[in-house]
Amino acid sequence: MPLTQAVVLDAALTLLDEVGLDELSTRRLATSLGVRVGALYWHYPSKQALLDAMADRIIAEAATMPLPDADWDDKLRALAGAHRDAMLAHPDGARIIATMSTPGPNGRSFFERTVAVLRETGLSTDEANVGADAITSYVNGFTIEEQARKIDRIARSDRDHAFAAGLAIVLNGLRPR
Amino acid sequence: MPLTQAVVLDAALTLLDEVGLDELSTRRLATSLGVRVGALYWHYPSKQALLDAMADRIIAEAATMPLPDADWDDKLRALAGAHRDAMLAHPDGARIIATMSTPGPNGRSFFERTVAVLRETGLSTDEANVGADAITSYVNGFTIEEQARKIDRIARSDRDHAFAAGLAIVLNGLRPR
DNA sequence: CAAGTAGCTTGAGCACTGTTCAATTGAGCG
DNA sequence: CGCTCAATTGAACAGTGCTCAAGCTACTTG
Repeated sequence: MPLTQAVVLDAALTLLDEVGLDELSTRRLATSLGVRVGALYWHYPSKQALLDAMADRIIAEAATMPLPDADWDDKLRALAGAHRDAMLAHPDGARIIATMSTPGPNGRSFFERTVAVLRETGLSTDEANVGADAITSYVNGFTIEEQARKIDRIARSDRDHAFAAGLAIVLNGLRPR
Repeated sequence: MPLTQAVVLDAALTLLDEVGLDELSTRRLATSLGVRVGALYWHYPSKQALLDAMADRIIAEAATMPLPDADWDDKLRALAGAHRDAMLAHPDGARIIATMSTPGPNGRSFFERTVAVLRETGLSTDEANVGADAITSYVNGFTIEEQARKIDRIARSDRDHAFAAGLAIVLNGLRPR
């Protein structure tokens, strides 16, 4: 199997799942591919570029997930839940997203989906952007905190409940009147 | 000046302001103190322990700031604004807080202040905790994103406006009825 | 077919990183 | 004076991200 950007990216995510972000070194990644570290730099200009690609791949799940045919708030709940799930699906997933240098295409298209749902409720473009920003900030903030400090100390179902309760507040604040 | 935890902490924050988190190495910090690296490890068991102390010191500003004598939502606006300002006051301040391993006393007491304000509006302890969590998550999420990607590309006043608009949504969701 | 070229990989090395620990220093005390 | 002991040093360990001349294929061109 020849080395390509995609192959390196897959191996990086697999290694992330196995050892976590702190142990994800270029040398270790190269070894897992049966290659020397220099070869990686032919495909990615820096480790950060690879981490950016990983971040965009992590949100890809949420960016392509089908929307339920339901009310606007159920759609937003589904989007926010998928956003959180995508980050929780990998160790340090939230940290990778928080420290990426630039959002990729999947990140942008996920955001646009959120904006689109908010526009359906009658919000202007500006208002919908502010709303999507509020939801996204909440989900990121909650999940970063959760993954950094609560995982393995609080049961998943309790964390789900706390997430839903906070999200309900944000959605309530967006309810058209 | 003898080396103490407090002296090391002050020097670390000064160095952070000068060079940013990526350039804040134990050796560089030791040099700035006129000391060898080993000496730091007498006062802090690890670099992460020092970063945790820095994080708690960064939120100290927000934890001790006087509350305005105003409505509950103005108080929350003041708290959230101080929270954000404290993180923005240092390069990578938000990242340091996002990656700290355990919240310190200032972080906890700041959170408790937010809970206390929400209780004034008639919320139960549980409800107030959820509300404080929602606000905190929003502020952290917004500021991490802002500091990682928007600083120097978007004017401060525009970012302030976006922050206030998102916060208004969250506060609106908390409005008693 | 031979020669050249372009794409990719290696090997070696640079300048760092966080952390450890035996040995040393120096101030305060009996 | 001798002793103790907190504080610091010096040196090392095992790593890190990244660079780049040199080499290896595999494919195109004369």
